[in-house]
Amino acid sequence: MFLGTYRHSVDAKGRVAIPARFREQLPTGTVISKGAEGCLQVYPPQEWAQEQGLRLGSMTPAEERRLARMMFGAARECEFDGQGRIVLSADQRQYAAITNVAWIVGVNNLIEIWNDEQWRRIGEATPEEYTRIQDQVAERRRAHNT
Amino acid sequence: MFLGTYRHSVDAKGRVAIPARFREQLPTGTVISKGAEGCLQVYPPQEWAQEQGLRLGSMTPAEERRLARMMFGAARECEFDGQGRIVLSADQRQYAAITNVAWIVGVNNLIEIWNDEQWRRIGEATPEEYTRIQDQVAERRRAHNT
DNA sequence: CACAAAGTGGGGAAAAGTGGGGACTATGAG
DNA sequence: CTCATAGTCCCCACTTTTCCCCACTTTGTG
Repeated sequence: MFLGTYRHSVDAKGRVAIPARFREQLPTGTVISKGAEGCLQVYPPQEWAQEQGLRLGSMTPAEERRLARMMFGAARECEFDGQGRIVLSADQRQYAAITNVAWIVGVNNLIEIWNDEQWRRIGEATPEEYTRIQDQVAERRRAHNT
Repeated sequence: MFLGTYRHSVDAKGRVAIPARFREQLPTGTVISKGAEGCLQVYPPQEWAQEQGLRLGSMTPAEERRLARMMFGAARECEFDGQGRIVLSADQRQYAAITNVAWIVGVNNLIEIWNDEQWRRIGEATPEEYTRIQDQVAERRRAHNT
């Protein structure tokens, strides 16, 4: 389980430290790829395995072909240096518009990496916003169950 | 079961003592996150387990992605020091507008943490208000069941 | 009143994060 | 083939944060 938000700096070489709390839950075979809303997503092995339902074949619809290409094409295995950092490739930094600072967010089963501005828009919420969205999702689920 | 209201101080390092009565009911795996109306909520493990239905994947709708990011991003596992205190992160203190004082309230299955002013507004009620709200809830339930 | 339990505050060691130097490799040009 | 350039990776040193421990104060209880 990944919890919490951390603000880390990205140096000139594209390196970011992954918070120690997260790192100790990430065995080899961990993968980083593109995610929705312009973030990067880090998948522990068992989560990545679930995404592999997405396959190319003669039966695959066009949209899934497109998703599969983007998702797997952008993916890389995470390699940590002695200080617990990974290197974000130039592509990945461009996709997520990350320059000097990255927000690293634990979202239950995945880890997401955001740039400064986007995270402020998506992740930070006033109490009013938070309450509204919580009620919205609850309402939606209630409607769905009945 | 968590009952009662306690006023504790928050020191410069963001530490708050959790009342001993509560602490002895909180095993490891307890989580603290944002709650509605600008409070923080402490979830014992079995309560938190219910929130984990919310996961990220290529099938997750946009609203749930947003909620998951805010909720898990703001969450931390509770770690008690030798004195029975937990550390509220800077984010959490900002969200709940907590500075030097926190109100810690047992609300049946969860514990809530409020700032001074908000708790006065939410928690203290005149007999008239209390009566009115009780009637409102009763009415809503009656309408919902029929 | 005395003792025990709970809460408060601060100092210091250990861990985590940050930045840069330098060696090795690969690639491409002269 | 040789050299220059860029990119990667490993290592070391510094800074910042976290958390563990100790001591004091307050509260509650017999």
